[in-house]
Amino acid sequence: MLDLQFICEHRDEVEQNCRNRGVQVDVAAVVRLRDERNSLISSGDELRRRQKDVSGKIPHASADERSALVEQGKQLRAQISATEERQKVIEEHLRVEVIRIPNMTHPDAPIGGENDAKEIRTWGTKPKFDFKALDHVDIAAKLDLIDFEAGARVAGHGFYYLKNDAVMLEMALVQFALTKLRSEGFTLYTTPDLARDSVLEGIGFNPRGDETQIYSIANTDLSLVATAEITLGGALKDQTLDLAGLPMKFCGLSHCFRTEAGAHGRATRGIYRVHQFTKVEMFGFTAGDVEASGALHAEIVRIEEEIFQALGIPYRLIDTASGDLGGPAYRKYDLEAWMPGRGEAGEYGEVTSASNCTDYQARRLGIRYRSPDRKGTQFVHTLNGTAISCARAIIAVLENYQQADGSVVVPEVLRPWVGKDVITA
RNA sequence: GGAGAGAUGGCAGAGCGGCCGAUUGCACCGGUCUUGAAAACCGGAGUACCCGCAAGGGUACCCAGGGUUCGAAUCCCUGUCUCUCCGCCA
Repeated sequence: MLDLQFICEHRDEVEQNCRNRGVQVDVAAVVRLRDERNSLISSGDELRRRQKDVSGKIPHASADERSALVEQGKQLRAQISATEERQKVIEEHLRVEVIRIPNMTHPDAPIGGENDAKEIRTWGTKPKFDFKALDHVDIAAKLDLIDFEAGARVAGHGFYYLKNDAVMLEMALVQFALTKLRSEGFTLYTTPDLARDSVLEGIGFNPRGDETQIYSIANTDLSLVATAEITLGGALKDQTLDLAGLPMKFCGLSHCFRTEAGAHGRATRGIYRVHQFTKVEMFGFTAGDVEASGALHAEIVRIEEEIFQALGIPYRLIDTASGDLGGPAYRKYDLEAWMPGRGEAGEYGEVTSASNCTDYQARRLGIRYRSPDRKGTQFVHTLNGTAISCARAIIAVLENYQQADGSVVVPEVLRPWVGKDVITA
């Protein structure tokens, strides 16, 4: 959520930004509603002031003044109720409009849609095979690593069982990521896999509704989380932090659940797009200036790259274009890993994403900080980034490390946890 | 799942329906005293929102949301969370 005052004072920029992001919003309505809200607050305050005055006189009033004052108080109460009711209605309209407005965009981020993303750099050498590269589904079938049929029987299409060395591979990826992040000064967490809808909304997810990506639990205000970003960011909801304690760097291991509504027919093969996966996520809270959050953003991207470099998986780094940023992100970098079995002759596939959400999430979550040189409090900036998203990382490992004989070499950094150098049938 | 107790400012801890945004202690900041410090004494300190160029003024906030009342931290209802006891359980 953007600051209301900011929206009203920077109308043109906000409107332009919405166009760049492909979002339709009625900024004029916001300005109009805010004006009405402010005048309702003013008149409500004045009415309450008068009521305090009247009720304050009653204890000292003589018997015959008393009934007139009580009568006056009654009338004021009625007026106050009416004003408050009106204010509630206006504020709800205002809220609905304001939450639709996306965050502002970093001036250097490319403008446009999916195809306008800017490639910042590539790393690694794509493996050359003297055989026809298989995709992860075929590799896994030969090595008995994934049971899709059981997944479908038990939970439906989009669910899967990892099996045999794939289980060890997933655990190894998790261990590797956690070890790395601990050494980078992140506080390690496992988090709840469920969260209140208010937390989901604060982070920027829409838990219920037609195009929701979220599974919600019937008869509760809980939903399955789509990422630990939700639980890590929500962990400090409504807290006031100390500047001296910032930045805070959290890392969370969780399951992620996504309905993938509307994604049918798009890359449905294998475990690229699934309803449940395991992920190690980074989350950061910094002081409320783009210098501080920008620095942590760069650090998060650096860590993501180092993880894939250590795994020996070629990738490219993408500066996501305005139309693809979603609501909360101010700037977003994606890592796309090379997946030799994807498409005709291999394609890049998104494996991580790192966003600076500035104060957009913090404002709705109420996460503030105090600094000694300023009166009052300010909103923190929040950032999130993927360390390892297991399903997709497994795809990248299997496809890049496949051998002519059908086996898969285990990346060196994972061997201590997988317990072997090569996965064979 | 059942029974009970509780939630007040950074912490501790008071608070008969009106004089309570809230006593007090600790911690904190400024000052006096002192060679310096401690002690003592004096003073200051919350957050959000609204009006105002500003100085300043106003309103709200005693877990949250409703209700009773001219008036609620205080009474009633609901929810959330915490603690204790019983049962069940990985």
